[in-house]
Formats: sequence, C-alpha cells, structure tokens
Amino acid sequence: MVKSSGQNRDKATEQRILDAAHTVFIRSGTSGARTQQIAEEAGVNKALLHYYFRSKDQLARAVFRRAAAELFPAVMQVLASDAQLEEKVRRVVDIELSQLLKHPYLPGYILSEINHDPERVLQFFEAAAGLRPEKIGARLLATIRSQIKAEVEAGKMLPIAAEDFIVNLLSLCIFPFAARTMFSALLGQDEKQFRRFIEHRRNDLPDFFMRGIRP
Amino acid sequence: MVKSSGQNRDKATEQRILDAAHTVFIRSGTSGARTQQIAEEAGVNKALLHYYFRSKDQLARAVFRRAAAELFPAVMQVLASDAQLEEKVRRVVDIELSQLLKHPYLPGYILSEINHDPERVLQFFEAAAGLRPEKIGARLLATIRSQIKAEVEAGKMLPIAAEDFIVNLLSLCIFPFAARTMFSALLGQDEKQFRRFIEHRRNDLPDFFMRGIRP
DNA sequence: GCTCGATTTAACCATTCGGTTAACAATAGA
DNA sequence: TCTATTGTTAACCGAATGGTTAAATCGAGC
Repeated sequence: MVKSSGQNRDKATEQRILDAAHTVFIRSGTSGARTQQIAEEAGVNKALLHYYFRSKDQLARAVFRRAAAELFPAVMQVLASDAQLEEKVRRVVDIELSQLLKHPYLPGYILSEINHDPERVLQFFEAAAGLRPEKIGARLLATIRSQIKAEVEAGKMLPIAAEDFIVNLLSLCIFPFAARTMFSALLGQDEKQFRRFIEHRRNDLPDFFMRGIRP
Repeated sequence: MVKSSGQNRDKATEQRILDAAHTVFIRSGTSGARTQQIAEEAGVNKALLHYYFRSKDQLARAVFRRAAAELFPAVMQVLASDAQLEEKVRRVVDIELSQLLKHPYLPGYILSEINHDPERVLQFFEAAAGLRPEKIGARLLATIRSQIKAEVEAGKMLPIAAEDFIVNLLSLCIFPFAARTMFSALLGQDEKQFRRFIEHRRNDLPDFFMRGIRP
C-alpha cells in the first residue's frame, strides 16, 4: 500500500464534499441544511459524508472554520500592524470590501451561526487566529489605543475609544453585506447595483470615517 | 354562545405560546427550534400550538412579524419625517439604541431569518410598514435626497448619496448588536460592559456621524 | 491475474419531528 | 342540570433525518 499514515483520503472528493457543504450550509444554515442535500450537491452518496467527516456536526465545523479563516485574518493583520491609523482605515476598507464582494454571503452565515450556537464564537477566533478572543482583542486594543493616543496628542485626531474605532469601522464595512437582502430590497438594488454600491463605498468610506475622527 | 365570529381563543394562552415561541425561535432560529421546546417553554401541550397556530411555520411567521414590527417602524418614521437631517441622526441613534438595548437579540434573529428564507424580507417590510419594500425605500430615498441636496447647496453638508447616509447610519447602530457576541468576546466585554458601551455610543455616535458629512 | 486495502454505494435502522386524532375538562347559556 | 362550545391533553402517525452496515468497486503492488 501507498498510504504513509492513518488518513489519506481522496483529497479531491473531500474537497468536493466540503464545497457542497459550504454551499448548502450557507444557504440554509447548519440546522436547516440536510445531509442528503449536501450529498446530492457533491454528486456523492450520503454515507460518504460520514466516511470523510464523522458527522454532520463535524462537517459543519469544518465549513465554519474555513469561512472564518477566509474573512478574519487579513483584516486583523492590518489592524494589528504598525501602519498609520489612517492607512489602516484605508486598507481595512479596501481589503474587507473586496473580500466580501467575493463572498457576500459569509457575513450573514457567520453571524447566524454564532448567534445560534455560542460555541461558534470560540471556533471563529480559533480558526481565524489560533488564539482565544480575549488575547486577540487585548493585543488589538492595546495597539489601536496607543496609536490613537499618539495622534490625539499630536493634535491630529479627536479622542475616540479604541473599541468604537474598531466597531465603527467593521460595522460600516460588514453590515451592508450582513443585511444585504434587506438593504437591496429597500433601496431597490439588483445584484449589479449592489456591487456598484459597494465599489463606490471603497472610495467614500475611508474619507467619511476619517472625517469623523479628525479635528 | 358568546363568540361574535370564528376565532375567540384564550388570548392569555395564545400570548403565552407566542412569547415562548419568541424565546425559542430567537435562541435557535426557525429551523433549529423544536415545537416540543416551545410547548414546554409555554407550559402547554404540543397539540395546543397547532390549535392556536396552524403550523410551526405560521407560528414562526407570527413571531417574526412581531419582531419586525417592534424594531423597524419607529426608526423609519423618524427617517421619513420632515425633521432636519441632523435631528434625524440624533433621534435615530437614540431611538434605535434604546430600542435595541431592550431587545438585543432581535437584529441577529431577524438577519438570520432573512438570510435563510428570502420570503422573510417581504414579510419584514409588510409587518413593519404594510408596504412593499420598494415603496418604502423610494419614499425614504426621495425625502433624504432632497434634504441632503438642500443642505449641500446651503454649504452645510458634504455631498453624500442618500443610500450611504441610510446604510451608514443603520450599520453603526445595528451591527454592534447583530455581531454582539463576537465583539463582546473580542473586546472582553461582559453583559454590563456591553450595555455601558452602547450607552456611551448614544452620545458619541451622532457627533461621529455628523462630522463625517459636515464640510 | 490476484490480493488487499481504500473508496463508494445501496439498503437499512432508530430516532426525531411536525402534525393529527379522539377523548377529556371547563365553562357558560338554557 | 343538561348541553353545546371551547380549551387542553395523551397517545399516536407517517415522513424525514442523521447515522450505520455490509457488500461492491477500484487501483496499486506483487
């Protein structure tokens, strides 16, 4: 035999299943999704799901981890870097919006999952950074706080709590996607108009945000 | 008999069931919730649920409608009123945040539901305003747009698309609640600290927002 | 071509879930 | 008190669901 150790499944099949699960879980949520649906979507027998992933729950976790890892790290890296604050704002907006344009359903899916299963919030941060949330947060807050302090003392910025800085920035980027269906219905946007809407926010959002904290 | 017409159920029981359903549906989502759970929570037999509401689906709709009607109308009324724009911002922030402090789980629930069932978005606007979303949106956009135009021409405001005005304002208010669990874990907030965080945003948010659109 | 482990499948199983039914309890009008 | 209507329940049902199993198929190495 060729196998070097215990697990050596067919990676292509595993990937196909994971992709199918991704599609179905995002559409219906973990509790609304049916393993049969996933199997069909993957063009595979239902039992194979359990061969590769032990259970629906494990499969759901794998999908959730992948989703979390897809969104969070890039932004967090920028925020925790030593770039200037204004530069951070511009880069976060740019990265986040282009990332989300590629995966518009992820925010809704992730929020929904976290909402219905408290454990998901830990899985989220672990998948995204391999650390407990408090660790990430503490580090992040310390960095941003000291940068704000410096800028404020230099008279280049109004005082703002680091928490607000982070929450405001992420809210403005992510919520339009999380509430996408609602906004699009309200504002009469179709798919294409929504994309254009977001594209133009990539220009306007940083200025809007920066004006909010400049003296 | 006393009945004037078809339905005259025991309103107290009906309310108890609705409240129980509210609790369970918000905790687990419509597809994750079990009718048995709801019955237990209401201290009632499972069959009684079907006596008052025909099916789980109907019950879920009733709960969703009530949730939508609880959040949306107040804000929409302010936004569509003829108050000055700055006044609108202050009042929306104030109303929205105090409303959400009373029902912190509603945004997550509503977003999640809308996300997993496209039809919910129509139910949302119908329950909230009795109109189709485009109608509400068109009216709203027209109002805000003309106000912005006037302010811009008076040199009191930077040009901003009405869509951005609305989306930014609502994002800053609602997202902290929708992503509450995530933010609280990241920022190391407990229940009490979260409340304080929101309280202080009631002061700071309007200024932050207005600076973003003032020349 | 044969062997043996890895992969894949069809059929099956136990449980759960939403929903139904038929009977019982309570209440008010006559 | 009798009766009719409404409110409530225990027991049940069929379908769907997650999961298991045993057999079939495939593919590399001999």
